[in-house]
Amino acid sequence: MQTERQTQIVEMALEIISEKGIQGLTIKNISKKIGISEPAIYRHFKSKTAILLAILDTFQDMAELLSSMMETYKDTAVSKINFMFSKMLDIFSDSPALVSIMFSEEIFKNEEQLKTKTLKIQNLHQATVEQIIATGQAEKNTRTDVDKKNLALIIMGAIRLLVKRWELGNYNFDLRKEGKDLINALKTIISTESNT
Amino acid sequence: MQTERQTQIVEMALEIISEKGIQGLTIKNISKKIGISEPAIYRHFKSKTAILLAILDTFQDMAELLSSMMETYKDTAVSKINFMFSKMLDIFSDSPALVSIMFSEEIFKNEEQLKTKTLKIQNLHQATVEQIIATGQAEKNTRTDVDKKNLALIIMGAIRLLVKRWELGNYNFDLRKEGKDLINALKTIISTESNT
DNA sequence: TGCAGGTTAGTAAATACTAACTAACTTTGC
DNA sequence: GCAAAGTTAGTTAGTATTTACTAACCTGCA
Repeated sequence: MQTERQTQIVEMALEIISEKGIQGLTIKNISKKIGISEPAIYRHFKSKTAILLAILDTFQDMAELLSSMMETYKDTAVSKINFMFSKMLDIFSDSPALVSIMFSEEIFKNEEQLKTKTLKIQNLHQATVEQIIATGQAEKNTRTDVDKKNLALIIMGAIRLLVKRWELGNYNFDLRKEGKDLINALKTIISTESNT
Repeated sequence: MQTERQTQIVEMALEIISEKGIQGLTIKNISKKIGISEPAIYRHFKSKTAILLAILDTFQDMAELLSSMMETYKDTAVSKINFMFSKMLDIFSDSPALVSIMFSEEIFKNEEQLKTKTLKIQNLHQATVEQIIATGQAEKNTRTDVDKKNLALIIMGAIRLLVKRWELGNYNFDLRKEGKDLINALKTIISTESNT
């Protein structure tokens, strides 16, 4: 479990990365933001890498929660996808800091430990979406002429790109609105009764 | 125009970024790789930012070339998309270094100049794909129940995600093969005669 | 009284960049 | 034709700043 201060450090680190990118994340910046000295940070984390690992742990927890939610949630694939990604866009809208990390692999490129963890989280997401689609295909409400792997890739890729653009453009459009639009497009595409 | 040495510096910088991420890109690393001293780099570029700008210039040229190629190329939207992205995957397969930069916004986050340029290149790509789709929709061989903006987003997002995964997984699968598979899926999705 | 969680002062290494100099060329003026 | 002058592209040595992290000390409180 994390202490209050550890949680605070992780939150500040997230904010810094979202504002200035990974190159802006320094122990000094974190400590300044909290209002304590640099060495005080080391009372709570043994290294900078440990802080980054803690960040990834948070994401892993989120991914696992989401995955188990999707297992219990009973509905068509289309409305599960709708639910899942609307939720994600809400989370991002409320804390844009998350975007920078969640969708940024190269941030963790230089540390094998971090890279592996990032990959694991992504695989979990992919598996969750594939599972939803597989169920939908079995229940005949999702198209079967494209396999689940590619459908999942297409859905996740589209959402990611939208969110990335939102971030790159300094959050200058309404992510929830554009997201709803995109999710509708995806629904049209993946459901069985497509071309009208 | 670039001198030979400038081209070499840009190429080495690309390699370094692809190997160690943006954090590994230092003047020292570039000079070491070429086999000259650090200050010698400054005979060819006035700053590190100037090197990064030169890299982006290369991409801009590529994007513009691609865009004009797509304008003259006469065929259905589906086969244009096929052509364009197959070409892209070929390029990436041959020089994986390009991926890290082409699809990495956060790399340039701290310098407004770099960020703006990245955004511009992306917009050009988006416009190119949207144009292809618009033509396809007019010619009735591309679905019209999803607007061109979202279709373009979906196509580009999917390709990007595939390429990113390839990169993150240390290029441990055949990008051309998986890419062909994905492009086929995209073709199925965007063309008018979809559900069989 | 012990210890959790702070502090100040520091270190070694890295980083972007500069100063001063040089060897090898090209250009120019007579 | 050829030497003086200038340019190009390199060198070694160094600077100021930043970085992650450490040592040693302090302080309030259970």
